[in-house]
Amino acid sequence: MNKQINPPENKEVYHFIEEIIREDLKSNKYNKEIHTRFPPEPNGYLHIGHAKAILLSYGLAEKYNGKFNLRFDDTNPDAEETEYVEGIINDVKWLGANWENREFFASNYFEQLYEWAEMLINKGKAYVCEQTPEQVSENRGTPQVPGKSPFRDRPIQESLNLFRKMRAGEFTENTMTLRAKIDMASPNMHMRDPIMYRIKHKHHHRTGDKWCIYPTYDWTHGQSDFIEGITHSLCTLEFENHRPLYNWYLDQLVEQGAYRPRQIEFARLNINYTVMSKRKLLRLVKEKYVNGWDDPRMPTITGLRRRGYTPQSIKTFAEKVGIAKRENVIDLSLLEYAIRDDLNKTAQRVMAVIDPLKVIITNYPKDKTEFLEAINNPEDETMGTRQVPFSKELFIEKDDFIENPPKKFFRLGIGREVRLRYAYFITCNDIVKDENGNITEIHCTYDPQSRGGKSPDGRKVKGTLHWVDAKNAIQTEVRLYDRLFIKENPEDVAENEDFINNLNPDSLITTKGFIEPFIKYAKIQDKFQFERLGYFCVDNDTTENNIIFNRTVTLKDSWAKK
RNA sequence: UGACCUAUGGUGUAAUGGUAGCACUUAUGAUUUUGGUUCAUACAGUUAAGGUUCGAAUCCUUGUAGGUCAACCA
Repeated sequence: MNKQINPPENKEVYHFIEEIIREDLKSNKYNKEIHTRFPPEPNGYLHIGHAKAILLSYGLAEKYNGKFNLRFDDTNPDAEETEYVEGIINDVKWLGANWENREFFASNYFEQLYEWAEMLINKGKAYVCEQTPEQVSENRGTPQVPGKSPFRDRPIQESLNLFRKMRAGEFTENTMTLRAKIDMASPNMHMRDPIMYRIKHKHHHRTGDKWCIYPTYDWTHGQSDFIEGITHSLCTLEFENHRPLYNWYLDQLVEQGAYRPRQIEFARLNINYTVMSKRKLLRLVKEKYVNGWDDPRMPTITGLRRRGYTPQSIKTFAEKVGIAKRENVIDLSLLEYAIRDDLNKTAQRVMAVIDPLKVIITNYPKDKTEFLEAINNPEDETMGTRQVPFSKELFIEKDDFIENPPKKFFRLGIGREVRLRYAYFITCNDIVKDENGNITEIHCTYDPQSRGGKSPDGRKVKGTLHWVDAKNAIQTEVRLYDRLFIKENPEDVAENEDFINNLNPDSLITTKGFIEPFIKYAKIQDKFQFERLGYFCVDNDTTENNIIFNRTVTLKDSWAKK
């Protein structure tokens, strides 16, 4: 009752990573500006979880006048391709992250890493192991049982010779590795003499056939951060157990107290009704459940872009999601909120009918067409107005007419009067049905006094409908999208099923749209609000004779729910 | 039964020993030439049990639950 209201505090709140950065800046820990990076592996396209990571690292660098690098973590030639490098560059740029000229590849550092590896061998901290992958795995032990490594006491010179021969291509794959000599009894499995190099006689998208040994992630990542002068190396929680190894490698190269990068982990993004792992997304693409990485149903950045999402909406979303260390599943509705919030302020309004019902204005002259003024965006006066044609035959939405409507239905029914937006009040007098009883057209009269949608006598109507002039309407293709999965958690499946069983069969419905002529000037990616229906954007597949619209998101509809 | 991490309304995230707040969602109402937007109101929370303290979401102890790790993936 007497609850006291807090005085408004404009105190900015910082998440734990920003807190760390602020302290480091205060203590001048690095003796320079902060430096972050985004390190994608070019083996697939980026998704919105990556967007969160990019916006975090870039946003922090920008806010604190630091630097941000883009670095491709291309240490495994098996699945990495130039196509993905280009896709990733495109997506990061589109999001607005700026890495200036600092576009790097871990493969640039292969020679340096190799030298450091020899150094470790010489220090007795690394050795060549001659076991098959199966043997390495068997001998690793279990979390409770220490492992063993039969070659770890091999003389330094012998390891050095073998390592050089590995590089020279004298051995076949899976016969030999270079391993760090750490602790085969560590409770942290990553510390049980991790692999530093493996043999792969594979062509690399950057280094070609120069190398046949490739460094592993752990041996590459921290060292690359170090080479680039990264201060805060942000990654997701699953790398938490790698941090001791990240630090161990740096210990071998860096003096106590000297500069070194710091790895900090945060929780990855999950959203309900979709999947977010590269492996699963790749499967959706490869097995053609969707039409490629940029299918508008995909949570990829390229898919969201094609769907009509804006960089701003993704930034808003990433901010609202926050940064923390606990596992999370974000409601899809938050993403939808973010895009509606942006498009409401920016999108051109237009009237379009997707499921048409013909309306004949019986008292309107047969050959007349007049033009009515419509507002382009009620949220932004500077966007101006446009002229919309009106004549005797129109289309309205089938949903907007019920023969015998219930009391709370504000739209059209027999004997009811509604407003056609920006046009006239009309009253329905009669309907025409086909032999199956389906309504084929409705007959209305209009009130010429109500031009523009106002009645001079001040009488009110509760409903306002969107409409298009049948004669002047432009016919387009419209693709209606819905959530990709039927279940909140796509992994919620019966035994011997998988997430594929939860795909939503109605995630894409292709239909037609009849749109006012204004739309003929639309270009690919242009975004519109189809009044009362939702936000739509022009799809890439659009050709001169066939405009195609993607529905980005519907408008909130507090009537449909009832 | 090993190591590391996490636990606050339906969801996400704040409160840094001192009034548990914000956003999304949901519901209701007002405004409205979009059943949109905007505005207002409401519902609803500290994993459990002990302990320290004048005072604990916060510190300590012990549970419970969840996540990650035994690829020559990243």
